Amino acid sequence: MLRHSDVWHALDALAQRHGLSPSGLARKAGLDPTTFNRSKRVTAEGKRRWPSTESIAKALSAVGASPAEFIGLIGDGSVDTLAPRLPVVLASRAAATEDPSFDETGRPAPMTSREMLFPRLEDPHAFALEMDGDGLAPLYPRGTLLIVSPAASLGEGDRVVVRTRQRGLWVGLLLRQTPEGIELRAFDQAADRHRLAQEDVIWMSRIVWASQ
DNA sequence: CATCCGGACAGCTGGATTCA
DNA sequence: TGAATCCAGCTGTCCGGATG
Repeated sequence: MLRHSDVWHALDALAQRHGLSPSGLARKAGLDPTTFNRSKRVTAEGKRRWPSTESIAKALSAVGASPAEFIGLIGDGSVDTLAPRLPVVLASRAAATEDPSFDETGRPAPMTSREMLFPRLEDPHAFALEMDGDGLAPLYPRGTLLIVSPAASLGEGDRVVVRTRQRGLWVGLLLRQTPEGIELRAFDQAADRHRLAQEDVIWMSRIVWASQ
């Protein structure tokens, strides 16, 4: 359930992330500087006031943030202190075989420029993969964020991201895992199986969450 | 000077009501 | 039933004052 405090915390976190105060964020968005003031969030009668979707859209536009990023900032009220910051890697970049975004263990390189908050995730090496094309549409259209956890256990039927030596990055359903290799099925092609040899697989991690 | 607070107000929206 | 009108509630803006 989306709570009043969650939305306001997310706006605070968005401002903080971009080095702004709530009033600074409102001004940058072309709104009145007091639009996001704490004193305006509850009326004198104790009634909750919600920011309009238009105001949120303007704020996101002002700092160049995506709606998915804003959703990622919505947590349990402790988002700005407890939620880990996950590096965000573009899918096209990650798919390049010479891509420097990951090390050999599947951990994102520290040079990744973008980050997002994601509450209640214990894996310190988790990262976000952002779809920047429609290659996985309609399941994962452009802009979808996949949260990938290298520490999560793997099993048949899991949605996984696989990095290979020969063909870059694969995203699909894990059908089978043997000492010789793995079998994957693409999301958009029910009958299409792909076998990947074990020596071709650099790392494989489970998708634990996807923005929709 | 930047930011925040609180009161007042304008404009908009949606629900309720009326009427043809 | 649908259009027109009224009205209450809500959000954003304006403004003056306080604070660090």
